[in-house]
Amino acid sequence: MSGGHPIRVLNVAEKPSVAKSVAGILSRNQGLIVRHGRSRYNRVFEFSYAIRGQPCQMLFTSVTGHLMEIDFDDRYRKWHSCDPADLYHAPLRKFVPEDKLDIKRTLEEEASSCQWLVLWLDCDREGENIAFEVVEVCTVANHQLNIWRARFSALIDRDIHEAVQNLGRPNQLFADAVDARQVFLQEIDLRIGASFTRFQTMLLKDAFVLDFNRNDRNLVLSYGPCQFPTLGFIVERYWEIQSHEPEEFWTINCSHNSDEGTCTFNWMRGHLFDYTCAVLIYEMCVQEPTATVTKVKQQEKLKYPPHPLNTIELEKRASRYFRMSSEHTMKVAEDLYQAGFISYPRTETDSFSQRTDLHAIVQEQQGHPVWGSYAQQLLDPGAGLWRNPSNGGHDDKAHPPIHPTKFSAGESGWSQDHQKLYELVVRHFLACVSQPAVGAETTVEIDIAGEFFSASGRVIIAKNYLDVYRFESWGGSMIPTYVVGQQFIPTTLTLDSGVTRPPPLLSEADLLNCMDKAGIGTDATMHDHIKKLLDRFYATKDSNTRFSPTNLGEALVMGYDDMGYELWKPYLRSMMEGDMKAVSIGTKRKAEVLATCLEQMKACFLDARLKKVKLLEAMAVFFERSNRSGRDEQLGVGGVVRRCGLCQEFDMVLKRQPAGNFMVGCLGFPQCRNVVWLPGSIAEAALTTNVCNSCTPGPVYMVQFKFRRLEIPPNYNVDHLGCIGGCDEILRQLTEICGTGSRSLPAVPARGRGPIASSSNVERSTTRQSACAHCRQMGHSSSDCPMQGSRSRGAQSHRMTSQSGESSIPCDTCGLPCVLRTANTANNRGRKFYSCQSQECNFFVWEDNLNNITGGRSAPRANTSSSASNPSRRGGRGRGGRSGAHAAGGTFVSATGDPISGRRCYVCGDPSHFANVCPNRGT
DNA sequence: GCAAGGTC
Repeated sequence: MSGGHPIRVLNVAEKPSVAKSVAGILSRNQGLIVRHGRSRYNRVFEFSYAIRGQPCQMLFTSVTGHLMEIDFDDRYRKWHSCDPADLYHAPLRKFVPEDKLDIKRTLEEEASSCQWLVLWLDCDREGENIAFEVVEVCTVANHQLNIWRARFSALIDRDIHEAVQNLGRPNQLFADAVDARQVFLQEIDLRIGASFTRFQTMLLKDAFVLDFNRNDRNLVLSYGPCQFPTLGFIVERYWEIQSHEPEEFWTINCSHNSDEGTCTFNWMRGHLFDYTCAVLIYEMCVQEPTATVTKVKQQEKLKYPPHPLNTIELEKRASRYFRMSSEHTMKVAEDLYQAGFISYPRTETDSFSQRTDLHAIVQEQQGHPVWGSYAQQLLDPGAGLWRNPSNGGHDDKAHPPIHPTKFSAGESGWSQDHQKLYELVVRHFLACVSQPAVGAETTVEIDIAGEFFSASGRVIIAKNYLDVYRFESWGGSMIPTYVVGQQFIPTTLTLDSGVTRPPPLLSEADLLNCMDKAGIGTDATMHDHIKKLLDRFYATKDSNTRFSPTNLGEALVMGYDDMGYELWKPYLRSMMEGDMKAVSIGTKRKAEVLATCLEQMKACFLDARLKKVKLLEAMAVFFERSNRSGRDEQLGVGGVVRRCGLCQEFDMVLKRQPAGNFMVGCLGFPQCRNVVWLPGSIAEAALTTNVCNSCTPGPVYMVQFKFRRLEIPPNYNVDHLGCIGGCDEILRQLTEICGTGSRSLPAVPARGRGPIASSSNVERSTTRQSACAHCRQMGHSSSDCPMQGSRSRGAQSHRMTSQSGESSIPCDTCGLPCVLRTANTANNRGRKFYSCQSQECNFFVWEDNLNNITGGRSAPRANTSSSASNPSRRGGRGRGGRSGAHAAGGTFVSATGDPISGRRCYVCGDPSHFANVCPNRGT
């Protein structure tokens, strides 16, 4: 203490705007002197202030986020300076970057003339970490500094004055743990990110034609522990959609018109996938259609307001309600925060502390022209609208949930988005302290021939929070009155069909959810990772804020997935975070954990690099090889196999492509494109002097193959002396089973990529102009060859996708895709069949027979539909054959009392069909 | 030219 002299206090905030705001609040803008420091952005504010009665000369300046960075030593900085694998042990340095040196100097100079240092850094993990950096710089300049921490969460008078009058000490333990964690993650992120980014960029960028409409000298195929798992979520959902096979289901619907209106009853079984079963039940109902009311239940239902608002919820809701991107939302929220209208927008917390004066926040909103009256009601104890907010279960112990901190009925400088976001924050807050909406629900159950149906209606009794939270709604629909025991004849009773649908693409809100659950990124950075995927051409966002991977994004994830690594999954980072926790609570030593982790990561990197073929193969599915590394890189492995039978001019030679797969190609390429693709499972292939004695014209030299054990079925030998001339059954089978490396996908659909995915992938491939190894025709690979049986790949490969996107099959005789038609004959009306487009072929097959043969999804029906007398066939049922079912839009004709045979149509008595598809119904 | 984390 220096007698009567004021204490000189150096105050440091995380950013200039906070320094300005806090200085303004503390000085009440009286006697505030502003001067420039060495940094042009970070000014120094000076004013007098009394802390607990102690006169102080306050100096208030700021940093701009982190003062320090880490990077590799200079000699490792250039991309070609070292093997990327060296980056796992290359020395790092922590330093103040060039553009922050002037801030550092300001801090040093001011610190040397002060007695106190007050840290006004944000109260979060990174804030503590930055505080550490500030302390480090300042104490070097002045060892005597008395160091304090100010804790605040909103830039409003109340918070700030409270903070400065209740200064604490920086929590050394917490700061250490935070520091250890941050340094650890920083280091891991840098080493992994840089090594993989350099590796995959240098491997792929020039090897393929990546036409993204930009100068690809700057193209970087980055890899990062946050961006890749985020991409993984998008790709996974995309694959899920692609592999979805629509499945037809059946349901019985019932409605009843009465004086009070129409009531729709839903079948309590939901829906059935078995048509026969559904029809039997339907017929039962139709025979005894009288409905008896078995249950009438009336119940009060509550719909609760949301939890208090945190960052992720803010981003999700802004995306959902206003279609604002998360990145833009955070920018707008930051503006509102800096202007003092809302509290700190980067918070995990979704519950208010006991000390928060919630009423005061509501009071401020009373004057608003739109929601002011709602705020008044909330404060009126007689209205009974108030309810203490729920606890969402998250607390970052640094900031309260996002809430309004200053009243505004709109500012002149605000954009529409500022307006919307402020409104969302206010309405959300008001909703949080409101009673739930109350509804009265009525459920009625009826019994028709032993089958149960139910209908429900809801009447909203009190909207409560829904009055102010206009973004949410709660549908209400009235239903007529029924009493137990009441009987009636349904107005309609129909058997309807539907198909299962794939899930939708991920929306921005879904994506944030996935990231949140997996712990990817922080509140402040999640939107950055999403944007990075767009910037790197890994994903696109449609107008509906839904994300799809680009070919590039899908190829990269596919490549790593094929390696067997889950580098694109979030586990890696979660594991590291877990280890860090162990460090922070002292059960593991930091250096140990770091060393182990680095070893593991390096091993993973080296192994991934060994399997780089997988990346190249995946890329080749989507992109053309570039000239820059085309033929030159094809590694000749030796010798002439035979004379080319196509051009009859050049020799066919055994080659190994850069991607690792083998082929026998004509030296006349590109004029002659004759090629024999070989199985992707070949590890080695060497030409021998043995000549095949069955293939002509000879000589055709035989090749000694060595297959990779794990990639071929167990009943095949690893070593095989084979012939590429067409006589070799084993080679043909293995080509079919394993595919041919880069050109086709594995025969067995991996992960979520089902048959639909593979067909569309193959169509996108630009390297398909080679001939089929089986029939020598162009335009397909041997595994899709129409001249082959549908043996190993089953029903899926038997189908093609025609240009119009319709499912098709190849003609048995000529191989052309068949046309799917619908029969219109008396016996088979509505039944689908395939026939050849060519007049010469008489190829014809019933679609439902095809399913039986190939064992498609309609298997349960296969047993029953083989007999022509079975009526279930007549409904025109089958994949794509739903026309008969859709005719079920007509109404149920009420019972006449006539006896009905179980095997006849109830409407017209015809035994060839059931009532739901009867041509006479409804007329 | 690389990560993720702050922020301008």
